[in-house]
Amino acid sequence: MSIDRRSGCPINLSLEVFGDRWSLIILRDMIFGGRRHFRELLNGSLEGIASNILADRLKRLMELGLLTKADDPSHKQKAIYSLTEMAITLVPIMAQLGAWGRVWLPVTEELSIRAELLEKGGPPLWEQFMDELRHEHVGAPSKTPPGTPTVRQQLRAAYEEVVARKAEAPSV
Amino acid sequence: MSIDRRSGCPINLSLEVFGDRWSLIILRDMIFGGRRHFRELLNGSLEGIASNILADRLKRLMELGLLTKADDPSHKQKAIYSLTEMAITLVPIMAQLGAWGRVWLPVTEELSIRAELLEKGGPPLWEQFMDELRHEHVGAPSKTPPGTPTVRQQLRAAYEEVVARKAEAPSV
DNA sequence: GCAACTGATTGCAAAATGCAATCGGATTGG
DNA sequence: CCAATCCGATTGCATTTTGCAATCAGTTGC
Repeated sequence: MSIDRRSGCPINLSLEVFGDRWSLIILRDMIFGGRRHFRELLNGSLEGIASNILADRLKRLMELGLLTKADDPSHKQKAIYSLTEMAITLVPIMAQLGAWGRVWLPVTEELSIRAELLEKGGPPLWEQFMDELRHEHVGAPSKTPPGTPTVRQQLRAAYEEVVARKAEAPSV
Repeated sequence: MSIDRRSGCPINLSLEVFGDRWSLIILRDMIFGGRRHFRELLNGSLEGIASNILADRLKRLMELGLLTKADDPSHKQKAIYSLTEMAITLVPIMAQLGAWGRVWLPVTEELSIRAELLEKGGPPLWEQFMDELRHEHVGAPSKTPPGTPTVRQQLRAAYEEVVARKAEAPSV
């Protein structure tokens, strides 16, 4: 279940962590979609992960140190998953991955608007986003000045705007 | 063999391209190791890819537009694989992946020195490297001033330096 | 009480992977 | 000229991983 360690190359070791079809998808939904519960991840993702795979990956990501699990006080059965610093620092990789995919792959507009915003914002926006995630997941005090719109709000607004524009002027 | 298209999300589509254990390893060896032939990729990589998997992935990467294949004029049997622009623009992703792995995973010093150099050099160095790759693989004219040491030379020198230092002061 | 929901687990078929052996053609050394 | 070697794969087969549906036992809301 843990790591193979085929070689000590950083790229190889990174691939052994999330060189599969689901681990990064789960982290994407937690980072950008704000999902924290098993069912949210199960039903919320567009790609339709199976529950056994999800359970397996969550376990694996915890073992690798990317996630932690805690009891949700509001519900004795609910578990709440949190991103660790190790996972939060994946934001730049996610941003680059999104930027590359947007250029070379048949992405849909609604789904790529977030990647575009993240690309345009560059490293400063990534830092602000990572700061927010640390606040939400690790409980760290936020360094962004109060009143600043959160990155998640910006991402959401950009998405809504595209959806609204498409609804009023359907192209297909 | 081609793409699943589970969703139009850029991160998902990117994962469908190289969300497996070997595709990025092959591209890494071509980009950073300068390997162009089947046997070089087969025997040269530390991770020990099987020949059938290598053949499968080379075919797949060609179908996806990341590689092209041409006859080697010097040897009627040899094929030479080239990176396309699509593959060359993976350099920033590779750099970020290496940087992340260097922080969070048990990398070895010899193998992570290249990631370190690439991280320190930042986007300008990435651009220079991509320019070199375009020159080597696509035949584009190089924009870097003559006399400048190539990134590949710098990467090689940094690696040699670590190996030499380790040889004269063995820690284990 | 009971239906709906919680985070999972089980069983099973299908696909991917890892590994070793092998292929036919091309080249090289003597 | 001929054997050995090298070339990019291909084949067969056992093991592992994946995808999918059904199911589980405990919790909650009504």
